[in-house]
Amino acid sequence: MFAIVDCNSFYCSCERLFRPDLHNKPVVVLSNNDGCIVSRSDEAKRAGIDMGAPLFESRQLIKEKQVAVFSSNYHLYGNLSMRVMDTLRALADDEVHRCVEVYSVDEAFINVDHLPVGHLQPFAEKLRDVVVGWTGIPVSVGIAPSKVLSKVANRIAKKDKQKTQCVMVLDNDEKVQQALMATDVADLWGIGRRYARKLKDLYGINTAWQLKHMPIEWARKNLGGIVGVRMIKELNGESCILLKNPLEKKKMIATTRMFGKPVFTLQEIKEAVATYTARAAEKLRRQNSAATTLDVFVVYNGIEGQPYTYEPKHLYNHFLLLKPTSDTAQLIKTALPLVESLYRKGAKYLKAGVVLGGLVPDDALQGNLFATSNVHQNRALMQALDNINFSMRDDMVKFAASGLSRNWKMRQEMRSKRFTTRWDELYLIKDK
DNA sequence: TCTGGGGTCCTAGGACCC
DNA sequence: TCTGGGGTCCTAGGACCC
Repeated sequence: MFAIVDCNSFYCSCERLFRPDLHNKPVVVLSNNDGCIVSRSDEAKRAGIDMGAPLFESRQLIKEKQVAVFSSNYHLYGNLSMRVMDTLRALADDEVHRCVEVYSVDEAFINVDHLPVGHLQPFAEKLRDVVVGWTGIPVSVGIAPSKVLSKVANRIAKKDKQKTQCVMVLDNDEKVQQALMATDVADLWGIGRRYARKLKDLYGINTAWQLKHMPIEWARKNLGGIVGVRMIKELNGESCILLKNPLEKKKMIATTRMFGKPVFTLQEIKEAVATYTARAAEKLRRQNSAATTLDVFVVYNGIEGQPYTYEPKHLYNHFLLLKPTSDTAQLIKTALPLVESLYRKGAKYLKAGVVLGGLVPDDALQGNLFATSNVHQNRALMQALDNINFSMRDDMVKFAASGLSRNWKMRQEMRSKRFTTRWDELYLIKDK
């Protein structure tokens, strides 16, 4: 059996933690650059605000319903997420079993095979109560025989909080049937917009219950091969998507951003790409990896002076490194010429990004006969750099290629304070 | 005027090997 | 002039996730 613990409206809950006046009020949190709405409190959902809607389209509604709006504050969410996950590990892990898989910033799967069926409901309730007690973040818990079914359970727990008290355990066939009959295929974990359309329009399959009864071979042919096969099995209570090892490293690392406002000059794009490269290299070193490929891309939309349509175009450049590296200087030196060859004068640039791939452990770096090496020297330098930036503040020390003016920096006009990670932004209860 | 960021997995097809 | 069979590895692209 699997449990999934999912924080309720996670980003909004984080903001409310330091703004008790906003309890029971509509709250939304925006994506980077204050572009879209990515988290909504229940009150905001009821007010009719859509997930993923661009801010400018919702302005009217936000004003009418007096919705509190926040820019995203990843320092805060990251730190609170860590507290939630630590709490779950304290409750679920023991010396022998590592049962918790952190699935995303606000979700974790827990393997509960060792619990007798009768203990599942009380265990779920305990998770719910202790997490909110220790961290202030409310969560919903779903438990079922497979990951897909546990997500179904969780969704129901969340949707009808009154009735479920945020806990739903599917521990017999009857409960599973009820849950699946009440679930639209489009709401299944693993069925996205494309497959949902296909299932409904082409095959007349509308509920999870209908999908569960489709033959395996049909799913192999029509639902993404092995992916579809697993979906059917999981719906039938046969677990195929196992708990992941928490020590696994990432296979690619990307840093990409929209610019705060459109950018036209090569110089500015190069500064942005140098900055993103430095950030990506930092993430790379944090997991002790080195990269063998580096991709740079830019997105532009139209030419200056021409009529506006939103048809962004992507340009990519790929580079195979002679020797895997995690050295910021070397990665920037590689990235900048790639930017130059992508640049078209007069185009209006919206976004750029850097993707590091072919990641290998950096303690087992393969030597290259033709590349000269001063790896040790650079590694010490990078470590010093990371230490300074970690203990002081981000970007305390940076590469000159990253620029100083930073016209392209993203907008975050409504960000709350980083209450839990910065001394100078601590929550103030009383002045003097 | 304004539309996020960072990942994963799978498959098909080409290059290359003996 | 004739030119196989069975593999592996890599990449691009598609689909999905939060």
